[in-house]
Amino acid sequence: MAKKAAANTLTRGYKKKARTRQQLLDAALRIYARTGVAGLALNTLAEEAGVSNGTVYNYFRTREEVLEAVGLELAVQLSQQILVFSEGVSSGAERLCIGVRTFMGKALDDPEWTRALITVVRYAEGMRSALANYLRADLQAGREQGDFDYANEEMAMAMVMSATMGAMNLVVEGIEMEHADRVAAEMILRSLGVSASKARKIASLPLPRTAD
Amino acid sequence: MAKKAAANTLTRGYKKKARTRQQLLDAALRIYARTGVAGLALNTLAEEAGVSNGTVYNYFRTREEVLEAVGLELAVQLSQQILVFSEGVSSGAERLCIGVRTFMGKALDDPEWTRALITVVRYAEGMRSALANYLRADLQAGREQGDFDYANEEMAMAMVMSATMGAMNLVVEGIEMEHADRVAAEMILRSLGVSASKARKIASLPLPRTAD
Amino acid sequence: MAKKAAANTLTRGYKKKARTRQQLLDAALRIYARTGVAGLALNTLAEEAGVSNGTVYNYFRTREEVLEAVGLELAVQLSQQILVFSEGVSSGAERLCIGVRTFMGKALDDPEWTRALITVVRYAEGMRSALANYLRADLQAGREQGDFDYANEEMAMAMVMSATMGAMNLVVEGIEMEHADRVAAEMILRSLGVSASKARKIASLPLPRTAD
Amino acid sequence: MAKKAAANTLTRGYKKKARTRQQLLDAALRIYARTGVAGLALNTLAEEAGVSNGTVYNYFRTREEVLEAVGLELAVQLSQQILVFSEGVSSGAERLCIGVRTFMGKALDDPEWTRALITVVRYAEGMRSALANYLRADLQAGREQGDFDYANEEMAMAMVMSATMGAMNLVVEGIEMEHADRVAAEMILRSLGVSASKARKIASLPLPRTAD
DNA sequence: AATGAATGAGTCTTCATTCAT
DNA sequence: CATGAATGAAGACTCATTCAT
Repeated sequence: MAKKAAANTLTRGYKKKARTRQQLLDAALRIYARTGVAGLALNTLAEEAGVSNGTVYNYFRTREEVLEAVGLELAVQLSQQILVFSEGVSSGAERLCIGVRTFMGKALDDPEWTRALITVVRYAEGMRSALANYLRADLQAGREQGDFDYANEEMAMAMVMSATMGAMNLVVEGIEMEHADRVAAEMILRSLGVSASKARKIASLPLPRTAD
Repeated sequence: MAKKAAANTLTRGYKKKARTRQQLLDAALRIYARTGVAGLALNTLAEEAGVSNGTVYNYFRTREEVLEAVGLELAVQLSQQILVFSEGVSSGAERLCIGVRTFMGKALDDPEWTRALITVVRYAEGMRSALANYLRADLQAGREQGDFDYANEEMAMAMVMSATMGAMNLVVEGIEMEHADRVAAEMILRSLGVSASKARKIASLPLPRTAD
Repeated sequence: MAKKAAANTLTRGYKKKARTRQQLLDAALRIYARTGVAGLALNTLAEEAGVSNGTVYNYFRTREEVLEAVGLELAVQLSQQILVFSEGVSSGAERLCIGVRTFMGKALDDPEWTRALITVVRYAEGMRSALANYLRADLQAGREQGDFDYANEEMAMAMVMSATMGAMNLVVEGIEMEHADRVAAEMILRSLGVSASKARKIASLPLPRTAD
Repeated sequence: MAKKAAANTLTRGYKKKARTRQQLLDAALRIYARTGVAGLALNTLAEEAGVSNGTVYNYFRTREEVLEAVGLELAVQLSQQILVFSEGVSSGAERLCIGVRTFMGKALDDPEWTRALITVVRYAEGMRSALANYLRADLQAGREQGDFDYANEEMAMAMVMSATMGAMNLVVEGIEMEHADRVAAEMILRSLGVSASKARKIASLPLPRTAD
């Protein structure tokens, strides 16, 4: 909402700059998804984004900066997703479950984006920490609420993140499965010490709908 | 000259050839660990292996073949590890637990090898299936023995593998933790439906010793 | 708004224009001194001058024009220096000596300017002739006054100019030396045929003071 | 002499490598002379040398290294020239005079080489010191032999070198002059404190002939 | 088999210049 | 006039691959 009103008052030059940057990031995501990190050649990127090759360097100083920026972009998109979906839920276990299932849903909806995410998470350290903040809060809440019982928080975070990525990878590789999102979420909840029956119950809750 | 001393030089020649090939693979593993797949340039590989760049092409036709061979090499090394350690154990849950903990031990002992493994597993599809065979057997055994309770075998395999890699990565990145191997194994067992108390018990069993 | 306050802004506009041009030239001199001719990139120049890159093209049509203008700017600054310092002295030998010593003093005072000068003198032919005019007059005067005795005027000019630049370069490179200006001037006078004793005497005269 | 005999015993591979390197340096010198430092583009260099552009990088890691190597090459050529010509002469003043006149002769004979030299001397610091060693020895000898009388050795070196380059530059710019070499040498000797008559005498000595 | 010089297509990066706002 | 985004030609550099020795 706020965005639309604001945009009109900004200069067109500003909009153009922002738009080009976004075009570049979008193009980079598409290429990432198709070809992996190695395939992201900057002249290809320029072509895909519909600008000349020199223009890339008005936004990023080196190829490294492009890779970083793509990671950050994905992190931002993720944050928004997560915030939207688990807003208003106070149970840590449920929030985490919603997060996992949302990601799984994304893997079904948008395999391209997902491949890019998986690639970038591996590649860009900074990306991981962006995710980690949300996760850590949910883990701690779940523990205080008596749902989680894990020996070490770092390990718990590593397990949740890698297991989720592994499950998403399964989906984008085309494995057919009923309710893959619930299956994955249930296993992750159990690994955190939630009892089998409670894990199933939480994993089966309907996902909150959003206006989007 | 060399051609005449048949029997003897054949052996030596053969041994030399095998040695050079091994040097190349070892060098490739080291480079993988340091720089990831993208960093494996063949002239760098030749230098690291102490041979000239042309020599690489006596053993591999293209860069792709090198990457495949490295994957295969790791798979073979892995198979040997796993077979050695879980030989004589019949419980699927215990075998899987031993496998996970053995990998975790390897991550502590040999971070270079581990980084190479993590990289390759992501990159080389063939590699994954080599691991998968051992894993699938243990999962099925555990299920038949009433220890495991998972909704989908593919998902279970994906979770175990990715979670193990995630935990190994944590170790390689230098996180200090008591009994990281047990912590990880316990969580994985729980995710497969093993009860909390039983998971702890299995994860705490002493690892079988080997002659090595 | 700005368009309405005509008379006043015209003046201001004019002054502003002149000021921007001067900013550009000053910035160019600084960059010259730091990086040599090759380092003078126009976007760098714009940044150093605190204007946008497009603005440069309101003052100079091409990069070449910038280089020329810098040369001219230095020539003008030089002319002023020389005129001020040797005004009122009629002996050619003394005038030349004052010129050399003044340049040497400048090398001590303002190494940045000096480096720019040395670079430009080499690069820009036109620059050399600006210096040459003053020099030629002094040489001819000195010869007519019986102080100089050189076989060829072109050669004498080349020697005086290159030797002076060489001596300035020495100073700029940080060699510590007492009375470097006198030492250099004395050698140059001798090379023009002034006797050793007379050369020393002339080189030791106090420099005329200026109001500046 | 020794060279020819030796070359035959060397492997052809070795010869080829040395030859390619020399081709590159020769080509670089030609381009330098024609276009100055800025014109030395590495693909142009490759073309001029008759090799592919990648080959340049088998010999030099960066463009900087090419420039350095060209400077060094010139220094080596110079050293040989100087040694050949002033061999067997013990007077410092005469040796220095021979050096200056030899350079001047070179400027007449080979303007291309000379332009390259002048450019490189300015550009490559390392180059200067190579020249400086020969020069310093002659200056000290001349002083001990009672011919030179200079206040500061660094200044004397700077003056001799820059004056010689200035005079060479005059020649390559096409100024017509009788005995330019003697005129320049005479002025330089005078600047070092040699009396006018003696300077003329030394500068007029016939240059020692060489077999070359 | 081993060598290593040569290749050349492919990429990254810079920078003078244009132009719509 | 000032701005600064966009352009694209030019040049630096990498690297898988070939081949004569």
